[in-house]
This record gives sequence, structure tokens and C-alpha cells, in this order.
Amino acid sequence: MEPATKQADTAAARPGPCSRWPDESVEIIRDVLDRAGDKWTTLVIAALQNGPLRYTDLQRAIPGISQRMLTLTLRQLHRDGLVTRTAYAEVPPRVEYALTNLGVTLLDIVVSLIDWAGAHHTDIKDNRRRFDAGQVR
Amino acid sequence: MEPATKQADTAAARPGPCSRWPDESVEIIRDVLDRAGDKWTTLVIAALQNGPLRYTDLQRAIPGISQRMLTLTLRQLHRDGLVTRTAYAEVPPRVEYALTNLGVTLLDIVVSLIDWAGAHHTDIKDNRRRFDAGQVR
DNA sequence: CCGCATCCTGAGCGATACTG
DNA sequence: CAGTATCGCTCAGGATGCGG
Repeated sequence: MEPATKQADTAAARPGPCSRWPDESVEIIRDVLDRAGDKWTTLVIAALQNGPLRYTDLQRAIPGISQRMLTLTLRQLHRDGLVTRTAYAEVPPRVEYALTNLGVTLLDIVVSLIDWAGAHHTDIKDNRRRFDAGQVR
Repeated sequence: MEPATKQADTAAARPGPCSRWPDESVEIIRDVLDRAGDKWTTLVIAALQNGPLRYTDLQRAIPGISQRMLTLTLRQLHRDGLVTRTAYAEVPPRVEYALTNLGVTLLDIVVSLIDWAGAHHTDIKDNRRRFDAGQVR
């Protein structure tokens, strides 16, 4: 497709996937990307798709998660403004987590990702099997 | 695999975000999700959006990646059938990587994610600053 | 030029026990 | 109920060097 001879004068502009944004933003975008694509983040966001949930409800909604990771993930999400944390001063105490508007915008993508995984995991399992059998093409 | 009879105690039948699919698939979906949301995977997929690239081109297109991670990520993607690996028996050798059809389906989501990060990283940076300043609400 | 193998470090994560 | 604190351990991943 592309002749490799253009590498001489492209010192200023990086031909990368992030080239749409100024260089300074790239780190942050990476950071955001890392957080958003994170395993637990994805699952927590998805778990909140039908409305607010309490801490223990979340823990039950996400089978494999440990207390530590749930707490950490929720704090990150709260810090980033993706979820709200509402503590009711009651006895017994009650804390609810819910998606913010920003969180909802991410939800769409997260749902897409989960759907994708659900739709193609069979193909992928198959591909892996074939690859492991004989180093295909 | 596992006996279908005694499974009741752990996370067998929990109403979670993945409850749309049979329980056996959940692990695999998790696995796929983990892979698909992976930092380097995302960037590699995005880097290939405009067509095939050679190994070193990919390395240049993704500034922070190490050889090890690039090799590993590419092998995973190849194994999962998301990219093709074509080695030309030339001197000097040339190897090109390209998205498969399956890879392209993931590309859409990956692009969405990157766009999302690009669109909201300012908000998020702001949110973080505010959170760190005083433990807001 | 392409890519794999090895070594090594430390961050991430799970398990457990403890407070408000 | 909703977290925090501490301890280990695994393993992601960077640096280096070799092989095709």
C-alpha cells in the first residue's frame, strides 16, 4: 500500500492512532483508555446499567471480584466522575452507587464490548483451538 | 470439565451483568473481555485500522510499547484470529500484520473507546483534580 | 530486519483480619 | 453494612541478548 520512503521528513508528526490529539493529551488518553478498558471497571459499569446498587449488591453482581478490588474500582470511578457515591446516614448504614451522565456515555461502549465478547467468544475459542493444534498459516 | 450436579455453592446462578449467556460462557466472555480491553490490544487494533503494517511500523505507531509486549500482543491477536500474520520469504524478511474480518468488528468498538477517551479526558482530568482537592460529596 | 527467550523487578491483586 | 489495613505472591512487562 504505502511506500516506506516517507519516513524521512515525518519527525514532527507521529503517524499513530492517537495523532488526532495534541501530544500532551496522549498520555492522559492512554490513562483513560487503560481505566475504561479495565476488567473490573467494565463489569462494574455494566452492573450499574439498570440503576443504583449498594456495595454488597455490586459484590454479588460481580461474582469474581474481591472486596479490595471493588472498593478500589469504585473509588477510581468516583474520582473520575463516572459514578456517584451516596451514603445514607442510617442504621444500618447504606451506600448506593450510580452512574453519572459521563458514566452512561461509557456504558454504551461497555455494553458493545460485552455484546461483542458474547457474540464472538465461540469463534475465538475455535480460532485458539485451531492455532494451538497446528501453527496455522 | 465439571460435574453438572453439584455446583450450587459458589457463583453458579447469580443475576449478574453477564446473565444473558449460559454460565459456561461467562468465563470465556470474561477472558475475551480482558483481552479486548487490554491496553496494548486496543492500541494495536487501532494502529491497524488503515491497513496492514509491518512489525517495526507498528512499533513506531505505538510509542510506548516494548518489543516484548508487541510480540506478545500480536501473537495473542493472531491466535484469537483477530489479525493475520503474513511473512514474506525475502531478503530482508518482511512480515505484515492486518486485521481479519473479526478484527474489524472489534475495531469499531475500539475506535469508539478511543474517541470516548479523547472526548472526555479533559472532563476526567478536571473531575480528578476536584476530587483530590477536597473529598467532594 | 523480524522476532523469540531469558532474567529480574515491582505493581496488582486475592485472602484475611479488623474498625466505624 | 461498608469499608480499611496488612501480608504474600503471582505475573505483567522492561531490558538485554541471540537466532532466522
